[in-house]
Amino acid sequence: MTKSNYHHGDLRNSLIDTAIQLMGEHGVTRLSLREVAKSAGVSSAAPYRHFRDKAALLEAVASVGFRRIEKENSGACEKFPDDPCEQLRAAGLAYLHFAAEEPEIIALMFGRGVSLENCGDELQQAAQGAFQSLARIIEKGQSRGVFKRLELHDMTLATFSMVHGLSMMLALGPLKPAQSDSARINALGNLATTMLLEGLLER
Amino acid sequence: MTKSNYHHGDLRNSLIDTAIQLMGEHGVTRLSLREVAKSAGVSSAAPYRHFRDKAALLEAVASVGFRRIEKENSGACEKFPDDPCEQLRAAGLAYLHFAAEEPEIIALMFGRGVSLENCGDELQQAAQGAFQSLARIIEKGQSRGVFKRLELHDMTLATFSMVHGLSMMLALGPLKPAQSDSARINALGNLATTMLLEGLLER
DNA sequence: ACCTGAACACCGTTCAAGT
DNA sequence: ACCTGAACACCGTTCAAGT
Repeated sequence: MTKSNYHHGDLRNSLIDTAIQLMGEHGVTRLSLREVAKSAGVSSAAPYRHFRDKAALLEAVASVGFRRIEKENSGACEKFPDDPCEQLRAAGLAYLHFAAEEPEIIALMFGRGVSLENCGDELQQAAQGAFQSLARIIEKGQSRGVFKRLELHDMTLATFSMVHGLSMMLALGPLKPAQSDSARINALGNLATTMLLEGLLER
Repeated sequence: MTKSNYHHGDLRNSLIDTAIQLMGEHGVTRLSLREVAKSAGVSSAAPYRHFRDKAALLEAVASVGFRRIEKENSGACEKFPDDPCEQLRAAGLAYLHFAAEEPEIIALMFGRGVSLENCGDELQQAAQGAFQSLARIIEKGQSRGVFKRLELHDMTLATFSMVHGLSMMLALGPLKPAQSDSARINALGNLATTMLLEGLLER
């Protein structure tokens, strides 16, 4: 059933899934297109019917990651409909847990292997969607008078940078936690959120 | 002179320099060890006398990057010996300019291609040195009573994350500026520093 | 001690040919 | 329309052999 699907129209998605799984096993760096093809039960040339490039397949995987982040951000909004601070905290924590869960996808999304500027529409839109879902949280905070009214785009950028930078460290940095140590991740996320909200300065 | 050096003891450094230059031309992703060797005027097997691996060469390049950051941080300290806020701002700006100048080295240092946990001593020490030079700034801010007294390591981490996340965006993100647009970089760095110091919250 | 040349297994990509 | 098999140029790495 699953297998036969591969050969009547779903090869594209099957290749994406296989790539994600293999990346989880031995990293983006060591991922070869031939391996993905073989593992999906298809010849080395078959992927080229669905992706222009190896890069195009990687872009598709990165898009999955960005859509996931957008979904988490939206979820955080709905969970705390009236509290932008808690929305931010929830969104940040979700991002961090995602990074701990799927470090290789995060590495792919930003690290390299995908360019984010000379890329296809799918990835472009997925990335912008994720960014805008965060901007919406900040904007709401501004309109409620709890956040500063600096330039929205730049504030979003700085916020994203903080959480993303932390997730990079978690995903592949010096402080990769002992296999998804949930408590440690929460502690870090909460600290980062507090610092983001209140700043370094003593009041 | 330079060329003859390559063949009496300096091949190691020559390979590092060549790799950095080639990365600048066409990115880490497309960098091959054979190409580095050829470009340094040496056979494909020669690098293996000086580096265990292709990965080991990349680690050496990443180390160069971390040492550069440490130096910038120290410089920022000396420039404003009595003002931790300005130290932080100067360090952040230097990091951002470095990222704009050598995006591929930044991509290598964090993006992937170097693991930072299963790595050689040289890289380990270089990375820790960079981290600690930042921690020193924060610590001084705490002891002068201008920064909050949260856990030093975590505060350093969050600070580093903010600046690093921003530099990632600059280096290879959606907002790569028009070839080292210095004014834009400064504006971003200043905004990030302000947000870092004062937080998102309206006072 | 340091480097070369040839070799091995693998890779991305293309293309004629099959169904 | 979608896939295969064989081919091309390239890659990382090893190793005997050269100086």
